[in-house]
Formats: sequence, C-alpha cells, structure tokens
Amino acid sequence: MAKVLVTAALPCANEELYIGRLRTFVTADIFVRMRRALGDDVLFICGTDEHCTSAALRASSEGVSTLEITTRYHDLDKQVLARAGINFDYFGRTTSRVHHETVQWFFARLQEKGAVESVQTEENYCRKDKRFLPDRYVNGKCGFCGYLGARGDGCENCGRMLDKQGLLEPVCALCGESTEKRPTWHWYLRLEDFHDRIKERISTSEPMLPVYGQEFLLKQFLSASLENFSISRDLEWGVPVPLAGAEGKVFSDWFDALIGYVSFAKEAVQGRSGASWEDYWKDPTSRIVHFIGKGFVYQHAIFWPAMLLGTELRLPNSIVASGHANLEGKRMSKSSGWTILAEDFLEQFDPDFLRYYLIGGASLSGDLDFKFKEFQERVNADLVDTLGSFVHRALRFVSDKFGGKVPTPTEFTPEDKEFIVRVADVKKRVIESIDSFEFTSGLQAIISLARDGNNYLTKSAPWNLLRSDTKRAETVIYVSVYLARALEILSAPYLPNFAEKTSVMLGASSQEGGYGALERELASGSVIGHPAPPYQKVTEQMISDMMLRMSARNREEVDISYFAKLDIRVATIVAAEKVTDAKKLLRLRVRMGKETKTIVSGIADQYTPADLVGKKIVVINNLKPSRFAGVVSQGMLLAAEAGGAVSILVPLNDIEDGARVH
RNA sequence: AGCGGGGUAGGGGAGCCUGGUUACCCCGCCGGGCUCAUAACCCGGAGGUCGAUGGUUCAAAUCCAUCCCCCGCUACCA
Repeated sequence: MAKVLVTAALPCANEELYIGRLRTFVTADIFVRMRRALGDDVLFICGTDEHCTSAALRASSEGVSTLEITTRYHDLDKQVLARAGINFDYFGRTTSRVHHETVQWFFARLQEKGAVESVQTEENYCRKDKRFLPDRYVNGKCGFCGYLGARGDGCENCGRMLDKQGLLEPVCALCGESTEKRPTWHWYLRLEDFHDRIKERISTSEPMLPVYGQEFLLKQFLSASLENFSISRDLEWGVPVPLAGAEGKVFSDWFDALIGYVSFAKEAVQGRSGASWEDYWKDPTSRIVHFIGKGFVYQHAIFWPAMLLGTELRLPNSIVASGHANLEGKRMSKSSGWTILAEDFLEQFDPDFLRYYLIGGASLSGDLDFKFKEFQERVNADLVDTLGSFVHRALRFVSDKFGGKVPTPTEFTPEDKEFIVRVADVKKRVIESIDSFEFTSGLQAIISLARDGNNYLTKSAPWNLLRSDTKRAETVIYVSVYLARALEILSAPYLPNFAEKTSVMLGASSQEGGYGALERELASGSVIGHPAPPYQKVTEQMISDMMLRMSARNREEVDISYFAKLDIRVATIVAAEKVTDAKKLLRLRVRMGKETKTIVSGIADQYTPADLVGKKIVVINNLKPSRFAGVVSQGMLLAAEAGGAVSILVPLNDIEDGARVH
C-alpha cells in the first residue's frame, strides 16, 4: 500500500480563516479522499503556526498572553476546518514540545553540516521598550507608494515586500516611538550552497510544482544566485535557539513553521503501532505532497528543500499552489472588511457549496473571483437542480412506487449498459483530474453524469411505463438507482456532504467505501432510506443574510463623506402585507413626502402587518433595488437586532415624512 | 522592467501542447415538451470575423512573428 503524506499550509494562529484561504485546504482534502478511495495509506496533517509575530502583537495589544491568543485561534480554525469537511488525521500546534525539539534538531543538523552561519547585522531597536523590533514590530511609511500604515515586512497598500531600506520613518509598533539601529547578530541559512542541488533536482525530477511548472521555478528563482536567509530573531516568542550565548533569540517563524510538516507527522503517528514519521520523511518510496497558497511558492520550492537537503530528509514530490480569491472583483482584505469569513459562510451554506464553488470556477493557479450571484446560480443549477434533483427523483420513485425497495431489472437495453461504461469513464476522469491537481474536469464530469441521468429518466418516463410495461419501469429505476449510487461514490472526494446524505438514503449499502463498490452489483430488493432532497437552494434571503454577516464583522472606520452617501429618511408605513411563499418577508408601502415606495423586509416573524400600518419608521432611500421572493424592494428599513430579537427604529418625536436623517 | 498566466456568443469556462467534418459546455434569452422531482426535469432555437495584424500550410482558435489589453509573481506578504 502506497504511503502518502499530505500537508496543507499552516494557518497563522492570529486571525479567522476566510473563504479564499480554504481553497488550499479543500484541494488537499479532495486529493486525500480520492487517494484513500483508491486504497492508499494517506496521512493528512496540518496545524496552526503559533509563533507568527502578528499573534504576539495582538496579544500585547489585547493585554493577554500570546498562548492565549494562539489557543483561541487554534481552536477556532480547527473547528472551522472540520465544518468545511476537511478531514485531517492530525491538526497540531507549533507550540508543542515535539515541535520545539524537532526545530532544534533541524538547526543542530544544519549547523553540523555547515549549512548555517551567524552574521553581524543591524536591526531596528526601540529604546523605550528596550527591545529589537523584527518584522511586524515596526511600522512606517512605504518606500514605494508612500503608504503610512506599512509594516516591517511589507506594505498592505501596494502589496510590496519591504526590507530595512524599504520602510521609511520606522516607529515601534508597540509604543509608537521612533526607532534606532543597533548592532546584533543572526543565524542565516546558506541557501546559495544548495543552489545547484535544488536546480538539478527540479530540472530532472517530476515537476514539484504542477501548477506553475518547472520552468517557472528555474527562471523565476534559480536563474540568479540565491540570497542567504535569516532564520533567527531577537524575540521572546518562538522556539529558542538552543545555544549558549544565544539567549533572547528565537527561530524565525518561517523556519519554524515549515518544520511543522515533520513534527506534526511525528505527533500524528505517536502511539500507532508499526508507524513512524520516518516512513514518510526518509523512505524514498513514500510520497509527499504539499498544498500551499501561491504566495508561499518560494518558501516551499527553494527554502524548504534546502532545509531538507541539509538535514538529509527527503524532498517533497509535489507542491500544489492555489491562487487567491477576490470578492466581486476586488482583492479580499481583512483590514477593510472586504472579506468573507469561512466561519460565517459555513454557518449560512452547506460546506459542499463552498467546495464546489472554490473548485469548479477558475483554474487552480488563477485567482478566483467570488461573486455572490454566480455562486448562487452555479450552486443552484449544478448541485441542487441537477445532481441533488436526480438522486431525489430516482429514490423518491423507489419510495413512492416500489414501496422503498430497489426493483429487480429484467433486460438491459444498450442504453442501460452504456451507463456502466459512462460510470467507469467518469471514474477515470475524476482520478486523472485530481491526480493532476487540476480538479475541475472531474467535478464537471460528475455533474454531467447527473445531467445524463435526468435525461434518461425523462426520456424513459417510468411513470408512464408503470401503466404499460412494469418490467421496463423496474429496469429503468434500477439503472437510475445504480447511477445515484455511482454519483455518491464518485462525488465523495469533492462533495462529502452530498455523498454522506445519499449514502444514508441508499440504505448505506455502499458504506464499505472506495471505488470497489462501483464494481459490485446493486442489490435488488434492498430497502432504501427516506428520500429527501440532499440540498436546499441558495435563496436571495440567504445571500443578503450573508452580506449582513459580513458588514457586522466590519469594524472599519469611515469618514463623514462615506456616511453622507446614504439617503436616510423618515417614512410612514401606509400598507403592509405578507409576501406569499416567503416565511419571513413583509411587503411594505412606505410614504416619504410625495414619494411612495415598496420595501420588502424580513420581519414577518416579529411583526404582523397590523402592528406596522401608520407607524413612522426610518428607511435607507437610495439602496440599490433588490428582488426578494419575486418582489422588488426599493429600500431598506432600519431595525436593531440582537440574538434573534428585533426592534424597528422609530423617530422619538413626530416629524414629517421624508425628513432627512443624519 | 523581468518572468509567468490570460484575452473564445450577454456572463462564466473547455478546446490550443499532438493544426482538419456544422468551435464544445454551463448560466441567461426565445420557443416547445413532460409532470416522477425543490417553479424541478427534458428537447429545439437565436447569438461568435475564437484580442489585432501579418506569416507558415491544401487547411489555424490551434503553429510562427509583431503589436494591443488584462491579471499575477518577483525571494523571509506564516
């Protein structure tokens, strides 16, 4: 059985995961699930990088210990990833003892081999806080674009990396005092010593980076000489440099976090009999696959292999880099609030929906542009109306017309038999697609198969056959259930939630897992579970709820001109009625002076029409019109909400309709 | 600037490496069908000078050259 180690890039334990970041985890998870279905012995590991300076900074600004911060985010990230269906064997922490020891072991090995050296440097120092200020501990002005909020490691405004020369007017991030340069010394990894070996390895071996390719690495990184890389910092928080005279120095979290791939493997196999981390990191027959975001290509393709060569561990076979995600055409950015937290998203939508959208859209290497409208359309059309609908149609028929028992087929037509071939074909496509880290075509082939299933059902019309040719009807439904089971098995890596639900509906007959079940005959007479649609549609209401969650997270400061864009007015409700076919929606007619408008509001569970008619309320007048359950809303009333309780805002004194609020 | 990726019907994608019958798929639009199914499902139709120009070839979205436009990366943005 092939041993495979799969890793996903370690999230830094200081902030919530957003949906774009999940691309890396979702692709890794799909790969893992598929290889397991083929029978591989896969170890899938990840964990939080807890030594990042941003976590330590947040801790000092919140006045708590750094471990408290990283514990909080470790737990949160772990929970969010589980909710997204990411099936890690082990999700560790770089603050663990095993990890610290492993990092120190790496350093000792590198030192033994002469791969590291200490170098005199000058670093920013804060006289007031009596400390050095590495990376994000220093703020200043970006030397490229002049942005004032630049940090020691880069400028968020223009996206450029900054070094000591690139950051102007540096100040301490803790106290705001200006800094001075002080001499110190640091350990550097002698990257240049590994140049030839890395280059040779990349030129001759299978491509490590399937997305960008060998050419990219060779030209982009290896055509010029490599600069040595500093691996220590003057900080309290981190893995200590285990040498006399190196007190107060820790390893850079870049150095430390990469080693998590080794230490988490150690921790993951602890207590497993006959398993060792060396099975993965020393055995040349095993396979190592790293899934990363495209920002970390250099670290994984150059820096990490140098560290592995220096310690005589094996190099990874593949590094899979996924593109970033934009939101409605604009780069997601946490500081401006233009981002969707995975936590919020998964509370609102089925995890399969996110997985589907993240994979099915753009190619993996390209950036994905998340668009709500597109998300809604694609998920509804492909997952709900095609895939979910077919399975539901087939099983519902069994339940309603055959007493919940899979009927016995009599004679298969050539068309029936063709489905067997189609299934084998789709299986091949899925495996090839995932194995080549392309992902999309396999998923499309599955949806396509479901589409053919719908076509088959419609054309065969078993509901008519029931009256004319029962035997044929039984065969058609048998074939349809066979297809439903095939869809369950084939989609499992991509859409685990769908597969799980379908499996239960099928009576969990295919529980044994793996692709072997496709080969087995579907048992006639087996009893299926209660059929229900596997997915609920994405509605307008869900989308606007999601947007509200987003804005509720947004703590961005705005100036008065931003506020002035909103035309907020007092209005009188002149009519109110429930919107048919919608549980929560009320259609209101509101009068603002001369003008009367229709507003749809999701408050029907809190207020009846009679509560509202004649009341004065506050309305955003210049909101873009939006359609809810078929009714166009031309504005939005203001209401407060807390833990499910809702209260509409009203003017305290009587004031005329159309009065401007500011 | 260098290096990568891309520009294909209203929108989103595939095809290009290994040139060749009416350029494929999804959404949207128009028309029809069905009623098992979450107003779902199925069929048909309209819509494209395949970024521009030039070249190679019997034949180019596909190969070559030049140009225009977009996007990303550029080394410690964990």
